[in-house]
Amino acid sequence: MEKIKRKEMEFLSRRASILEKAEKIFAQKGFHNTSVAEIANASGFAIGSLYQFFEGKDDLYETMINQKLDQLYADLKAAVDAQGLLIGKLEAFIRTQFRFVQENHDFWRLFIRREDVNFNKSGTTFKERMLRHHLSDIDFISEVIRKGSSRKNIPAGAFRDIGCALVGMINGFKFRCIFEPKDAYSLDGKVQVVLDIFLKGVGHEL
Amino acid sequence: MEKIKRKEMEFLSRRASILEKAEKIFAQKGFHNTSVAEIANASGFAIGSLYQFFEGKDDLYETMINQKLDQLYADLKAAVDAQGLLIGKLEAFIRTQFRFVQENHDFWRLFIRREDVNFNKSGTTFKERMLRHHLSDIDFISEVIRKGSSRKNIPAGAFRDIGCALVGMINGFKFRCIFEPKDAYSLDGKVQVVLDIFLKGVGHEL
Amino acid sequence: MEKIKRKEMEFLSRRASILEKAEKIFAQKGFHNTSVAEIANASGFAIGSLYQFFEGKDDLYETMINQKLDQLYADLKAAVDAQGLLIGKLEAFIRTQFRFVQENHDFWRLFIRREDVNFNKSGTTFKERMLRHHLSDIDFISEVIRKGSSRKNIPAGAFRDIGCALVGMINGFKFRCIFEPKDAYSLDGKVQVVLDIFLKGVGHEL
Amino acid sequence: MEKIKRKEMEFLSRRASILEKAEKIFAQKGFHNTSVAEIANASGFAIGSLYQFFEGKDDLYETMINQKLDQLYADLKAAVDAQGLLIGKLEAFIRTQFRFVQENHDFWRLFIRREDVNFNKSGTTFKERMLRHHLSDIDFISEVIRKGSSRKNIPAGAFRDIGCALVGMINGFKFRCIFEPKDAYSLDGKVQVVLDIFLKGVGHEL
DNA sequence: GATGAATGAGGATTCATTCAT
DNA sequence: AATGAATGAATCCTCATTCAT
Repeated sequence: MEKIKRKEMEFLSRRASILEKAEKIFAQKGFHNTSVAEIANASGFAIGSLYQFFEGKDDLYETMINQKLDQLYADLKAAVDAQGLLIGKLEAFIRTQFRFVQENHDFWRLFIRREDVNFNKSGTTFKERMLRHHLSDIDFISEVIRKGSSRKNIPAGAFRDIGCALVGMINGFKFRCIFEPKDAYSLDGKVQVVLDIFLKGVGHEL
Repeated sequence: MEKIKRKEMEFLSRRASILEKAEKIFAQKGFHNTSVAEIANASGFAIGSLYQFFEGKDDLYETMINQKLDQLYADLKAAVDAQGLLIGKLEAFIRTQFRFVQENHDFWRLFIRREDVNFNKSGTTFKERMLRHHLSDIDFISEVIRKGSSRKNIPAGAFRDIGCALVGMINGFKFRCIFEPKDAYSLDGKVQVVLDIFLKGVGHEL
Repeated sequence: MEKIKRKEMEFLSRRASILEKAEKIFAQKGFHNTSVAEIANASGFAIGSLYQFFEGKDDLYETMINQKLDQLYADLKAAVDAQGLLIGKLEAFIRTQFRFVQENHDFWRLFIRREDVNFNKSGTTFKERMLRHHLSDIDFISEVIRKGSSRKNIPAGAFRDIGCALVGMINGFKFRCIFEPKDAYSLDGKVQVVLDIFLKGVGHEL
Repeated sequence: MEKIKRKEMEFLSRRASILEKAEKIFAQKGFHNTSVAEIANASGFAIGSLYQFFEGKDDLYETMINQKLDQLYADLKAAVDAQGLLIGKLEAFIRTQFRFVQENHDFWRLFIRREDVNFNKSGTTFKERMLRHHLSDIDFISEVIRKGSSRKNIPAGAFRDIGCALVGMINGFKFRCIFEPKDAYSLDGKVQVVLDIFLKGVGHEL
């Protein structure tokens, strides 16, 4: 049983190492311009060996994307839950998003590319998955705001608009970041900027 | 000479009709998943005929993207210039962006996909072109705000952050729009929402 | 009737002009690397117009080759017939071949390329036509030599070998000529060289 | 290590077998009229498999031509060097050329076709390579004759003419051979014929 | 008669996936 | 388990020929 576990550990470790290499290459060249041979070569495995870890190119791609997104969602939820006040939750939401992009520069560049791959397992397209991700973001933060808000007479749609605006602003800065070389554009100082504009607007400054 | 003009008119009309069809198909399936044969078929031409209008698949793609972007830029500039006050300019900027996305639903879906295609003519990649587009947006509106602002002691970087936030928010709503079926999600009423949040923030509502 | 003749004259003149241009382009780029559009363009006609003069690309090619070869055969026969003595006939044969190559540098370069084109009319391949040409040369001069020879006890096969050797030698110098730029390598002085070697050999010089 | 060698042996064997089939088909139909699919089919491989042995159609063609020519050059040099006297060298030169053509009937038919293919590696065209081959032949035998000649007052150009005549004569018989079906026309008996004419001429027989 | 836009069969090449070793 | 050679469907592009104007 020890052996089995070691085998399994090794398997997962190799799998993770392939995903890591694949992320880099996909990020640089896009899904369609990347060949399986290239990933195999970069990760030190034979072409055929990749097919023991993944069902195919699509699966490899999907797995990597999902893994990363799940990590992001978990991080977001944990960071927001750790804060008691709404203002703290908002700040944590923004900061976590920014930190993730900076720490996963290549991945994020790839992710927003949204190349169409049909996911066999789920039967849904990548596009739908993307939508779900985006709406999840908005839904999540909208709900956080709604719960934290003291004013209860605001219509539900307004909260969604507010969430949409916040997520949009955050993505604006994330987008700017990924088009610069890694580490060339820091988002650390932008957390407060976003929060200020979001809460107080810029009207008083103009 | 009359005849030449008619020929030319017809040529351009056919070219435009191909671009229109291509836009739809590219938008639905992405650049790489779309075959030249498919576009030819959809536009009612033979495969070889496309090559009289465009140098190849890349050229067809590039031409369509550039044409649309040029139109957007021209629209934006005209709409903003037509307004005298800063508040009017901001409103025009937002409204024009929203209207463009709604009128070019398929295209915008395609555009944000940013598939890597090397642009032969300019020698730049699509990625670079995208970056330029995005920064153009931010630069443009940042400058509009700076010029229209009565307070001159604000540092230049702050205006860029403000522009980035506004463009981000706008894109947030645009993004939400393109993931819905065409005409299912109207942005008309969101112009004022964005403007309000941008100017006054949401703090007072929470 | 005058008019009809003028029409016909004009037709033949245009046809000849196309053949002339085609010869140059074919010679430079080969049959397969030359497009019909290119020939049309170079000869100042529309693509479709070529098809009033020739049945197609193959026919154009075949016609040009045959025309030239017929001219060469006629020249050869006339020059040889004009001489009374065998030695004069041989000298005329060599000189005419050399002169033809020098005056039809491009054509000869093309001819020896012998690209395979199926001739519709005759149903034979170009290869067979080439062979016939080559053997014609050999047959022709072999017969000339046989008739002019004073020794009648030589077997027929020997005359063919002698003809083959002579034509080979001639082609050796022609070949050398066409690989040089036009007019860079003169064959005028080589007539006597070939004749000398053919008649007396080089043994006494070594 | 044993295994690696066996793999390599097998690879080279398959490569050679493809070259062999390609030689035949190219010889029958020419470069342009031969499709890669045809070669793949004839050699029992899938289309894509050919691309593991050769970079493409051009490379396949170039490789085959160069391999054969290198073999011919090596054979010629070895055969000539093995003889001490000039007369022996000449006879060896002629005999080796004739034997090569007879043993490589298809190839030679193809070679003299000289279809224009750009050689990627060397950057030169096939035409230039052909020229070099032809001149190599002439240069080689000219030099052999010059060195073996007892008369030193003959100008250098004369030796080139002599070489040109000899190579031409040889090619005359080679040419005649390749237009006949394989083995239908033997060159074995022609070695002495060529040598006799070359050394003593035919004047005394006429 | 002259035109040249339209056609579409045909060809070279790529690459995800399989499977014999 | 690991390998990587073999596969062949799929794709972009060319160009000789036709035919409506």
